[in-house]
Amino acid sequence: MIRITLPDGSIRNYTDTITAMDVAKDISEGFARNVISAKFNDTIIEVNTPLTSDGSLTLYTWNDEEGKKAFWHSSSHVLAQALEELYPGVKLSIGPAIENGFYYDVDLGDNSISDKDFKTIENKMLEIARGKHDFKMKSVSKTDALSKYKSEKNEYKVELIENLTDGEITFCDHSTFTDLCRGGHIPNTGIIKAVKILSVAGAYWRGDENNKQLTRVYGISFPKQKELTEYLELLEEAKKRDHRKLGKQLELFTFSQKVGQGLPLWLPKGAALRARLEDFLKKAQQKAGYEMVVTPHIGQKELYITSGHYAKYGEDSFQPIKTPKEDEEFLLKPMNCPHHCEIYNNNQWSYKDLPKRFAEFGTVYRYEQSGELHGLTRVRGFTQDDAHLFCTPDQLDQEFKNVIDLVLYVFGSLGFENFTAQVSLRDPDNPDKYIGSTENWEKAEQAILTATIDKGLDYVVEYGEAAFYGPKLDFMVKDALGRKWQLGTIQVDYNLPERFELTYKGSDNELHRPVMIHRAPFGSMERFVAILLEHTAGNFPLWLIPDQVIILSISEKYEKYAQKVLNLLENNEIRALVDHRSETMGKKIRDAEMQKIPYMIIVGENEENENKISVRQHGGEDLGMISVKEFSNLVKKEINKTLKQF
RNA sequence: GCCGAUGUAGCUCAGCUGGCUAGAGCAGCUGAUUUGUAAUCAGCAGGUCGUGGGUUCGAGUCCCUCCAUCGGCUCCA
Repeated sequence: MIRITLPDGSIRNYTDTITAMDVAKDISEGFARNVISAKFNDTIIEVNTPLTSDGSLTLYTWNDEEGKKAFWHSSSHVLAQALEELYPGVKLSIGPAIENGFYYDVDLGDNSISDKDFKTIENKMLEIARGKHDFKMKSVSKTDALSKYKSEKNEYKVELIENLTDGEITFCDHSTFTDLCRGGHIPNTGIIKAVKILSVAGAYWRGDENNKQLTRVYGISFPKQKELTEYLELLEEAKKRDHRKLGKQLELFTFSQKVGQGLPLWLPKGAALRARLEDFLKKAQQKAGYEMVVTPHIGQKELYITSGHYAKYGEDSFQPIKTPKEDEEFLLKPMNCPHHCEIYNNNQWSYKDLPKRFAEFGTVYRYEQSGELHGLTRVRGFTQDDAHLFCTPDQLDQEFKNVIDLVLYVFGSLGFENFTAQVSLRDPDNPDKYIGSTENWEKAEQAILTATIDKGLDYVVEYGEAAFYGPKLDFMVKDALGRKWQLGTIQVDYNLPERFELTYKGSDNELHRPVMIHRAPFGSMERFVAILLEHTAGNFPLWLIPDQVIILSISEKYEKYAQKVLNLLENNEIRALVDHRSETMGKKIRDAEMQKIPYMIIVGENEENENKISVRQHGGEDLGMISVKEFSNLVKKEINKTLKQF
């Protein structure tokens, strides 16, 4: 007899050999029709796999994460079969499910795939799907598996199999297709009703750029055509929020081939917005005990040799600037820390003086690989909202927590709720990548984890994501198309204080090393504005948006009154402008809507007579006729809702 | 940097297999209109078709170089 425990704790007993599907049918026929995958004792299995022992069983449908995974993983097998049929001789490597869909990395030899071929691949996949072929797992000996792929000259599968243990190797078959596979499939290909190939891209075998570059085919599939249509609409919608598009539309920033790639040019509206962000942070920082400093855009090469950055990044950076004087070399500053260390070194400090907190909106230059540049999120010249905190080891914990508070305040004031905290630690397999003593690393990592946990942040730990000089806590946000970006960062550093020989006099009258915290709540002004654009779709918080109000006069006759209203608003520190054009009201409203201006004020005969204004909100809501005074109060109230004191 | 794709007016795009002075909408300018909650009408102007080379009687269209952009990979102090 077999005892199957279900997630709700109920237990079912079976005497015959059964499968997950049998259990599903036992629960309900209707439910069973939707079950596509299952987990038995922590292993993902196929629903037709016989259950031979007691255990706990979870059944998955398309609506479960695991169900989608099985669906997409199975779809990647179908993709592989389609590619084998369309491109004879293609060598398969790996084909996993991803967050949205799946991909398969293949070696096409001399062939290549372009988006013109997508339709053909999709059709071939659908043709295979319609065959309703069952996915069947089978066990294969290591020798047989190796000889199969060796005869096909598929070095990728051979490499994969060589790292597997004999006896644990399985293949999955469907139709005429077979593939090395750990398992986790839907019952048959027929469930796949809609398929879309999304893109092709190069991807290095095993993610190593020294290896051969394979072709990665991305796709997504659904059990219903309607769901595919909806997904594609979602992608379209996301594209509309793309910060590159909105930045152009709203005249915030631009790029110029002549100036150079990855070097953003901030237009007047963007620059003003950025200045408001800076002022906002400066105010909060002042309350938190920071002091502003200013440092130059270049520094002697020696400075970065001391900091260790030259050895690490020198080759891949903007190359040194020469001067008429021989042997004199400067580097564009790639970070502000060394300069701030030298500011620290300007004084001798007592433990009573610490922590010292030096802040600067410091513009830095990094030679990012050309293929990596992306709008404002990845650029070659950008401004960090940087600060370095120098404290005693005892103060580290509290300082770190204070910084977290500041970051959370910044996010709160800008309406960011969807971020994740990422604790980035050393890669335990690669200790050589990092500098500094193991003891200090352990202390720093512990300090970050404690602070993160104490602050109750939702966090993930990522090994191998630390900076080379210390662990960090990053705040991660997704862009409109689901790509992840790092916003704020807080990093602990025991290394630079050592290299720059930073000291303070302790209560014991001995010299000690301070600990350093690097932090940037925005990350960079560029990236922050980009993410904020996508997050808000250009509808920035009222306190931040370039133009808060536009005054639309019904005709030229009310120009004067419009001007008077403008002056009144300006006296109330409201950013407004007048649409003077000889256009219809409909046109003026449409244009203001497109510019995403939060409030439209309409002035005509009625308003002038009553000395009032008619207010329309972005989106269409009519707030009726009110006085300028009432309106200013309304604006102030709205601003105070999001913009709180630190 | 690597793989693949793209580059036509300020913006969004059309221009089929190479063949008259390269088109449209929006924006701009001029004029008419003086307007009440998402596009008033008419006219005008605007492009060395990303760059440099090549093939051809003839290139926006085909080939090569470079540059930039886009989707990924690698990278991200």
